[in-house]
Amino acid sequence: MKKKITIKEIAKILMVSVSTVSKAMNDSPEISEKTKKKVKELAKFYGYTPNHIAVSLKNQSTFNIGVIIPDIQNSFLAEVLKNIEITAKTKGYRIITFFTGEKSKEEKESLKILANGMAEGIIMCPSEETFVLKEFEHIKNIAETTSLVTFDRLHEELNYNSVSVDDDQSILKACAHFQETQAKNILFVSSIGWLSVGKTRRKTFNSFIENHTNIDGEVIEEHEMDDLRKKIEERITNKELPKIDAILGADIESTLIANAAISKTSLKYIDEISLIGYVNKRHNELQYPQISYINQFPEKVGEKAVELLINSLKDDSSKIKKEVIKTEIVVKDTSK
Amino acid sequence: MKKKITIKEIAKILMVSVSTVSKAMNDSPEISEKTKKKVKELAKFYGYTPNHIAVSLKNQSTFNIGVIIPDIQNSFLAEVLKNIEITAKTKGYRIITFFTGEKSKEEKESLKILANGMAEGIIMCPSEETFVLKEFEHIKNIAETTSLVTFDRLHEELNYNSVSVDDDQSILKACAHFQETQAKNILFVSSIGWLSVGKTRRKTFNSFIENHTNIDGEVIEEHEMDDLRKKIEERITNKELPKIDAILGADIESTLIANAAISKTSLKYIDEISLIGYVNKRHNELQYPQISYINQFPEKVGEKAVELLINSLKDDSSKIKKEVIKTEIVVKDTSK
DNA sequence: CTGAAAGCGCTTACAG
DNA sequence: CTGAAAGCGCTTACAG
Repeated sequence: MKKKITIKEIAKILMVSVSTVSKAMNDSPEISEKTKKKVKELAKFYGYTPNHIAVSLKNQSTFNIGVIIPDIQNSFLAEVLKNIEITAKTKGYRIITFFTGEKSKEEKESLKILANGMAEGIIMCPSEETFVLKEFEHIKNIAETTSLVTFDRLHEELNYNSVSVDDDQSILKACAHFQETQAKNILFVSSIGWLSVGKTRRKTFNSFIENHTNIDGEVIEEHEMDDLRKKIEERITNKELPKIDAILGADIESTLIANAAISKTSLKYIDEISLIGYVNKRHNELQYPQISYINQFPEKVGEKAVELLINSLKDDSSKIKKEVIKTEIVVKDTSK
Repeated sequence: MKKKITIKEIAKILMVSVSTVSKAMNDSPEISEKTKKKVKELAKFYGYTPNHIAVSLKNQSTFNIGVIIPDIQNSFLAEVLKNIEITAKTKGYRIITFFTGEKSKEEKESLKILANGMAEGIIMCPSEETFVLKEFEHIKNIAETTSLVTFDRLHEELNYNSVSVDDDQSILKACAHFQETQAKNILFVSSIGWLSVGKTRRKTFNSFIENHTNIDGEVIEEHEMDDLRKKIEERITNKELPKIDAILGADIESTLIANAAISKTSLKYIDEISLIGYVNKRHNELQYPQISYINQFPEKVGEKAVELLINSLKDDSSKIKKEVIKTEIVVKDTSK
C-alpha cells in the first residue's frame, strides 16, 4: 500500500515552503494563482488530502458532533439518529456515532473519546445500565468541559439540555382513547418492566385506572417473549375472567406479540378487541392490519437535539432548555 | 464551561516537565512511584484525560475502524453493523460509523475523513448511487493508501477484500424449495427492481424459471408500496389467470407487502399459497404467522469483515480474500 | 529518575 | 507573493 503523502513532501517536490503549500491548498489570497495551480495539480496527482487529525488538532475544532446511541436495533433510536444526521449536515456538522449496547462501560469509553478532541459537542441517550446503577458521574464529568444534550431518557441528576417525549401523556391519551370508545377492561402488556421507561409507563397506566372507576385494568409484564405471548393468549381467550376489550402495548415488542396473539386467536379487531402500542413506523405501514400507535416523532427529537447542541456551542452561557415533544395517537386498523 | 486541562498545565502546577507528566500518566517504568502518584492524583482532580486527537497524531495510530453504512433503517445492515462493533471490540478496536443515505457524495466525504487519519482501515457497503453512476474512483483512490473491506454489494471494479452473501443461491434455493413442495406458478415480487441487488435477484429468478419447464413464474416489480400491494392483491385473487401458489419476496418491504396482501385476501398459507422472502429477523419472530425467510447471517458478515480488515492491517501484502457467506432458507409458518 | 528536544501534519501571524 | 517560526497536545529517544 502506498504511504499517504504529506504537505511536507509536496513542498519538497515543488521546492517551495510548507506554508506556501498549505496556503495554496486552502485558497489563501496571499498566494499567486500560478503557485496555487501548481500545488493543486501535484496534490491531485498524488491524491493528497489534508490529514483531518492534524487539522483538527491545529484548529482546535472538528465540526464533528458525537452521538451516543444505546441500541442500533431500536427503531425509535435509529430514526432519531437518522434525523440527527440530516439536521447536523444542514448546519455544516458531521456526526460520529458510537453504540453502547446499553452498557455503562461502553458509554464511558465513548464519552471520553468524543470529549477528548474528537467532537465539539455530544448528543446522547444514556444507557439503561447507567439508570440501573444510578451512576451519572461519568456524564457529569464530561459535561463540565463539553456541550451535552441528552435525549429520550431523563433523570433529575442529568440537568442539561434535553429533548424528551411526553411519555406519560401518550399512555394517558391511549387510555382516554380506549375509554371514549367504550372499553371496559384494558390489558397493559410490557416486555420492558425492568427498564425505567417501562416502569414509568406502567405506573402511568395504573394511575389512570385508579382515577377512572368506570374502567378496569390489568397488567402482564414478562421479559421472555414466548412466555409473554402465552400469557396474553391465555388471558384474552379466558371466558371465565372479565373480557379484555383493549390492549395497550408498552413497547414495540409487546405490541407485536399482542398483535400476533390476537391474530392467532382469531379475535376480530375493533368488534372484539382493540390494540394501541408502539411500533416501527416503517414496518407498520407495510403490515395488514396496521396497528394503531403512539407516534413519538423521532424526526422532531433528532432535529431539536441538534439545534439545542449547536446553540449551546455558539453561546456557552445560554440557559438550559428542556424540550418535550408531544406524542400523538395515530389510529389505524386496530382501534376505533 | 471549564476549559479542558492539558499536560502542559499539569506540569506547570506540579513544577515538573511535560515529559514526566506524560510518562507518569502512561505508567512508564522510567518514573518513580511517588511522582506517578502525585501526577495521577492531580490529573484525577482536574479531570484530565489525554487528548485523543493529539495522541493519534503523535502515534500515527488510532485503533479506530471506520464503518460506512448506506442506510441505518435497513435491518440487515443494522445487524451487520452491530456485529462489526462486537467483533471489533474483542480485537481491541473501536468503530466510527458514518451513514451515507445511499448517496455517493456522502460516501466520498466519509471515506475522505476516515482515511485521513481518523481510522486505520475501513469497512464499507458501497452506496446504491455509486453503483448506479458506476463511479468507483473515490473508493479506488482511498484503497491505495488505506486498508479496505467491502461487504454485501460487489462489483468487479472493486477488487478488495470483501464479504458477501451467495444471493443467487438463496433465490435458487427458495425456488427449488417451492418446486419440491409442488408449486406450479411462482410470483416474484420486488420493490427494489431499480437496485443492483434487485436486478440480480430478478435475473436469477427468471433463469430458474427458464431452466425448469414444470414450473411457471411471474414478476411484479413496483417501487411505490401502495401500487405494489394493489397489484399483488389483484393478481392473487384473479381467478381467470393461472393460480399463484407461491410468492418469493425480493426484499423486506415486498415480503411484508405480500404477507399483508395474503392476510387481507384471507388466503390460507401452505394450503392455498406459500411465501418466502427477506425479513427483519427480530420482528419476524414476534409476528404471527412467522414468514419463512432467507437467512443472510448478518452476524457472520460482520465478523468476517472485521477479521479480513484486521488481517490486512497486520499484513499489508496479504492476498485479497473474497468471502462468501452461505444463505439458508428458514422454514416458518408460511411455507411447507 | 527527570527533562530538553524533536516531531506527528497541519495552520497562521509575522517578517521580508 | 513567499517563507521561517511557533504552536495545537501529545510521545519518546536521548542525555544527564
